[in-house]
Amino acid sequence: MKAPQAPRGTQDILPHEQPYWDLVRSIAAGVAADYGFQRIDTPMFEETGVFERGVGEGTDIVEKEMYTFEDKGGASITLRAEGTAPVVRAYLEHGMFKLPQPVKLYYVCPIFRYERPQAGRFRQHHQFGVEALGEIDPALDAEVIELLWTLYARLDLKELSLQINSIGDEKCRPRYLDELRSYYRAHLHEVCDDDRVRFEKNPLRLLDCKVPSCQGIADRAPHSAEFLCDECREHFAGLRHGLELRGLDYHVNFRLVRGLDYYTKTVFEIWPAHGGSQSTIGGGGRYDGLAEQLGGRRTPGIGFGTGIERIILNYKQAHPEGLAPPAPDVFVIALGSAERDAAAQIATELRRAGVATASTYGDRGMGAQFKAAGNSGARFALILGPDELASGQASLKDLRSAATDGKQLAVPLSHVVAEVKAQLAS
RNA sequence: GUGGUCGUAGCUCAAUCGGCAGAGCUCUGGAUUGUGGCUCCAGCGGUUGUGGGUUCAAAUCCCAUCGACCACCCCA
Repeated sequence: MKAPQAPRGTQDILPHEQPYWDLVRSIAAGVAADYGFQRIDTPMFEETGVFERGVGEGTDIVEKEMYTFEDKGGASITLRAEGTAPVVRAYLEHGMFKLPQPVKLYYVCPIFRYERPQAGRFRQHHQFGVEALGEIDPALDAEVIELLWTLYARLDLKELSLQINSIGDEKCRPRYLDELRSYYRAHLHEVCDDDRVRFEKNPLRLLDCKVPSCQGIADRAPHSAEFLCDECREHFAGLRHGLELRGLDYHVNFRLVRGLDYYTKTVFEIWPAHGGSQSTIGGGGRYDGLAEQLGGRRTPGIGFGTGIERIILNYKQAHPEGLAPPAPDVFVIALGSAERDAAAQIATELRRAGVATASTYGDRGMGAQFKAAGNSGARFALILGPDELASGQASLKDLRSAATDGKQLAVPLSHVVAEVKAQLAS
């Protein structure tokens, strides 16, 4: 029988990788708390309509990337394909519009999309995201972007750039799309085949075509920011003012559009300087029409999602020295059967006192036990042999440096826990 | 979903024209029946991703399939 493999595009997060995950999750939770965001967990799956209506029927996510199945009751279920729509669904379902606004929520969760995997792109990946609902002030947009930037800064990620744009709203975007279409209509004979499809289906996407021969045409296309209505223009100015107030450098990128239908006004992405074609590390925007799309009352919102796998990728590039896995405080070494029994009792006492304690198992030689102690990364070895037991003592040895090599402290068995705690604190 | 590159031990990689599947690291034991890191010795570890085909003979050539990676599509 063939041994099974993890399904395509999924991966096991092994113990040596966990320190990176712990670090990112704890810093993310800390930043969220500093900005007044509270955690929410939504189900791993939703009624399919949450994504169809929320994200948009014409988007790639809905059209070809959802893990959708029928459950035994006949309901159409979809694995969480995106973070924002479920949070907005929960906001409406639980009447959070009755709470003081804005409601500021964050999540850390897996996302599932049926895509062709590459480095930094998976069928199951994880996102940290925030959503601030019920407020239209562009200062909130700036604060959300600042939050994301702060997360990366606390992780000391290098060479990131903030790209922003405004794609207008229901009132002014149609006018811009007409303008964009008429511009492209004159160039249809010289653009790529994909662009001709985009022209019909989703003209905004014309702007981020990567075919070299289409670049010049996209560069000279009309800018959405020049066709904004008064409200959107003021909002965009407010956003830029807010970013400047906060000392955040940004590039207005008029070719920045995003693949989800619900965005209005503000859109933004954060890019690493280097990286492949799917290197965007985080992105988001404003979605003032989403709640209504989902059948609720009109509620403005702004948020982002950032990929934890991609953050870790960038973190490792910025910190080549890596993160050490957690190590025990004390490694207990015992020689002889009675000594192993005594060592087991001491280990129990140490652990009760909150001291991380490890040992080998079975009847292993002193050399092997010291080798295991060294490999474990333990700070101290606590040695319990016939000599020690006979005198009611244990030997405590600092394993970290050669400087203390050879020196061992004799500690009465009754004082081992107190002495170890004192040594660890020093 | 499209096009391409690549799969040999847990990891990094060798293997000449198609001719006995190897090394380093890791791990285990020993040198040292009470002291880790350094050194030396030995051992464990393989259906060469999987399945088929060609051949006296396949890691090597052919087909399929699974997976990783790269460029698209698109995203985090």
